[in-house]
Amino acid sequence: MLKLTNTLTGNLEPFSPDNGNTVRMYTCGPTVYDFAHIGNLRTFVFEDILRRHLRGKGWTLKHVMNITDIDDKIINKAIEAGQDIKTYTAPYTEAFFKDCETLRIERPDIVTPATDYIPEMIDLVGRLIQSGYAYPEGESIYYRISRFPSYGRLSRLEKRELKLGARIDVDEYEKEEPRDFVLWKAPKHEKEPRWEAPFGTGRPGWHIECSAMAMKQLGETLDIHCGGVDNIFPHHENEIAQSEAVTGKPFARFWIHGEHLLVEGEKMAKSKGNFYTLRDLIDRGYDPLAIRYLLVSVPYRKQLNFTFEGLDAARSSLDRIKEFLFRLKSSKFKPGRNPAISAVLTTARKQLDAALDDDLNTAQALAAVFGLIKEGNIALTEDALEEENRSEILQWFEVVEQRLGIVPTVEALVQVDEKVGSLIAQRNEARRNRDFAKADRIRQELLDLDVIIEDTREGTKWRRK
RNA sequence: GGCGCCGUACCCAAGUGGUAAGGGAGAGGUCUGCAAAACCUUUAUGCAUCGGUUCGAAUCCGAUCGGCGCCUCCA
Repeated sequence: MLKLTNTLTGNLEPFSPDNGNTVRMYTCGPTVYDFAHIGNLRTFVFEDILRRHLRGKGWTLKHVMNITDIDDKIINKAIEAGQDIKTYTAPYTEAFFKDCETLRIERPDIVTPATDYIPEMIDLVGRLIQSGYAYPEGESIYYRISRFPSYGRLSRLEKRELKLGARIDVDEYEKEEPRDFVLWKAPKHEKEPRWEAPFGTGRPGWHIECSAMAMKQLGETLDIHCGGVDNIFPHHENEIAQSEAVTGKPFARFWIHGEHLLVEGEKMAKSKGNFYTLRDLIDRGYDPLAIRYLLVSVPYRKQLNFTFEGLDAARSSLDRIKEFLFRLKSSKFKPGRNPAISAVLTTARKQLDAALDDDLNTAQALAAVFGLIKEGNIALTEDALEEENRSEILQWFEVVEQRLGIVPTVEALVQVDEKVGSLIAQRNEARRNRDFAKADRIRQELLDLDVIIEDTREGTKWRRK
């Protein structure tokens, strides 16, 4: 049984979809004013693990994600660049999809830019005005928080006291109460994009896009709504206020939040010089799979301290998996099925499922994988692993890949290559003749081709570096 | 100031009352013509500190110290 920590209650709760077999999930997507950084990507990887596991449970998943393509930052940057927002955001949107693909993050079923939902947002704002939850002030429309008594439930606002001065109203707009938030913003700049609405020309506030898109695509009550912890307040709190004021129904049954990533123990910030995008790391020669592995290795509710040392360790861990698969795929086995090995596999299989069911405990899930690898290696060395064991283990690794997305591909490593084959044959000929100088020359030659060879009992194996 | 999370070996990290998973690194070994790689073995009488509850605590309670986050830009 899958259990997830629900921010709404603060408890670990059993999860299943509300009606039928379909899980309706919404995740807050990126704001495309720049390339995504690894902190952003950590959250998307966590959501990816969640979606992979939900599907692994046999449920049908309908997963919706927005792309925020209109907000203050984007407008300012687009104006600076002399472009409209579509033109400005297009390359960053593309880059985001590319980064996700590079990190094996599966694409949500529906992913659309906020500006595709303007009519739905206008409709929501109109209904909020009609029911008294929203009011005009100046040329803009605000949400009246005093009308929504349960405001603050998600972030436990009722228990908070505000730091003196922390809530100084820096917004240039006037409002009835400082904590009221904007639903519809009047244009401030000539070149600012704007839409006509019954309540005035303007553009949507940030929070309304998620309410509009989520309810349009998934209905009035979602099964799961995800995001980073920083979105609990105010973003998700405001989404709840807007949506529930309109529908009178709970907006989401489960709120699930991913903790932040730190870099070298500090919050990542451009000013600190510890700000990395995926491209930055790839440019430094890191394998994207190692980056994903690192992001997966720490469960989502714990802050993840990103370090290059950690990234190197992730790469080494991945090598261990790769070596094991290489051994399985490149060796010959006697027919049959060793029940002892099958039992080990059964244990690993159960451990993986149980770990993910337990609030997506990815650290435990990886331990299950390595547990099998250790036993598998011992069996391989003792020649106790048989043909059917090999195939059932390889099949399980496909499941591991489906759930975690961290299994290295080995096919490319064992492909047939005539040139390499011929060099290896020549080297073995030299070794048989005890001409080790020549053998070592050929080994170097292969190394120059990025080919690593290993002399084993079963002959010389090779793989690409 | 308020709210919340966290502190487990050299590093990362699991573990929510029954006697410390897993990975990396280090050390030793096996294999090898030599290497390299790989594989195996090994590494915390102790889980920030102090006190308490209990037959029993990393796990529960209290206090202290330290780190991080949020309190309308933020994944």
